[in-house]
Amino acid sequence: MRHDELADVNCSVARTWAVVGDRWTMLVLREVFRGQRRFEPIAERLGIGRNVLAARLRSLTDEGVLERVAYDDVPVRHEYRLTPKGEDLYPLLVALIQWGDAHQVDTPPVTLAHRGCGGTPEVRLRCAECDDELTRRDVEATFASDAW
Amino acid sequence: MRHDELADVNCSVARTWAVVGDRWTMLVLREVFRGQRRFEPIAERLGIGRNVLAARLRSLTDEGVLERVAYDDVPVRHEYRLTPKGEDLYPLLVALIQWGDAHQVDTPPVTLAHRGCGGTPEVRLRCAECDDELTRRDVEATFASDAW
DNA sequence: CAGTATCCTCGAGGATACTG
DNA sequence: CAGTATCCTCGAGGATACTG
Repeated sequence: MRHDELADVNCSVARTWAVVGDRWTMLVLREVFRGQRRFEPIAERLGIGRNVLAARLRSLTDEGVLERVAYDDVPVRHEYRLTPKGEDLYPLLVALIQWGDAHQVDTPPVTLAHRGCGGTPEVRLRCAECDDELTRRDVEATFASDAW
Repeated sequence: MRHDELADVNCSVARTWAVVGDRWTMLVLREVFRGQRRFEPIAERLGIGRNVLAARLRSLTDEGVLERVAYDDVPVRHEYRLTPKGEDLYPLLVALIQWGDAHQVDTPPVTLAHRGCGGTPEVRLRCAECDDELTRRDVEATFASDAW
């Protein structure tokens, strides 16, 4: 299966992976969430090829994750902003940070804090009904007949 | 930057990505979380090359995400089980499902339910201190001086 | 500054045959 | 059944020069 065929499969993991599951996309998004919205600073910070970055920004824009907005007139320049669909990827990004903090680094390179209260933002799996915190053993999965 | 160089960078996102950020790893883990622990059924369901699957299982085992356990004697056979470090990836997997459900599919191919209560498991970003639900605008990030 | 256009490399992944 | 061994392809990504 080629990478782009993931988008055709009836699985939400695969379909999401078709959008973010390559070497650079999540790191580009990390920069955007961090407040970098422009081509040059992102390219420089990541050390990514310019053609590759251009391709990623285009595909994220096509997918509706980013929005390309003009910020200057002469010459016309654009910056990239998260759409609501893009903002919805924030828990995913924090989940990546959280797992890395717990298992892949000694001391966390980034510290997150809830503005005001100062507490630590955490991604947790909870039941929308009873609000219990859940592990995978508390969860039962039912697959649709046409699920991949 | 080659894929494996992600592991050397001082960023929890990149370090996590070094483990799960390729075409197949999260889909292999999806199968394991689903209860498939053996080579043959995973290979068949995913349609992944046997050499590729073997390589992924080995790297996940090396990283301590999976554990290779003998389940038969003659001939000796092994199955792959999630370690606690691997179980910690469950919120990440659910985050992928959740985003895909919301934005990439019409009807969710998999339905999750909290055993007993029947409610929907959800990944949410909350403050560990005050328990408020947070968006990225509520979060302030502070970078260590040596952060990538 | 924000890309596009080219060219190139290399390694991830596919396919298949084989083995204990 | 659970891999290993080989060979091969192709496309993602790197590098660099160029442009409005």
